Amino acid sequence: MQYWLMKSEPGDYSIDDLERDGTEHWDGIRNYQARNLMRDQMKVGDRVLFYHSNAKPPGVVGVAEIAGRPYPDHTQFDPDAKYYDPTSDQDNPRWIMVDVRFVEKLPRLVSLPELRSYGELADMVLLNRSRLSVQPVTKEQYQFILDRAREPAPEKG
DNA sequence: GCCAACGTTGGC
DNA sequence: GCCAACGTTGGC
Repeated sequence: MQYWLMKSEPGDYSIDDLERDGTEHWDGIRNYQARNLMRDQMKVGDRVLFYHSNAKPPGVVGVAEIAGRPYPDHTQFDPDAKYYDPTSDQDNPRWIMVDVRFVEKLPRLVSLPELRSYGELADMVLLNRSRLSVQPVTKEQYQFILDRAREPAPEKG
């Protein structure tokens, strides 16, 4: 089992949306590195930290799991879609997506500044200037963040 | 809304 | 293959 962090802007799709929907396809990935991770490394059942980006504050808000193997992202062929890719070939689609299933909403948000405050997380891809919207996390990082979420928020300062 | 960091494109 | 220009991400 591997562990991931996936970003979503809550204005576009939030953890509450996923809780309501149960399972949703994760479309719109248009980055080769993220695509390759989904295509080559994601396995059904892998756990995902659901991260709210462009939020106030940004941070990890929930857990999801990978619900199926990757398949073509239909939005790449939709001229009206935000992530339309006119250069993608119908017979050899460039972009894929996976289905993601809601697991839980964390007892509290673990914010980006809080994540940065933990030396244990210093190597997280998220904290090292990566803009990858799908990124691997280690089992230790995953568990550490869940453990923090089950404790009271640390004192500020 | 600004803009730094990063990724992609395309001319050469 | 280099790299400048451009586009996007995402924190602030």
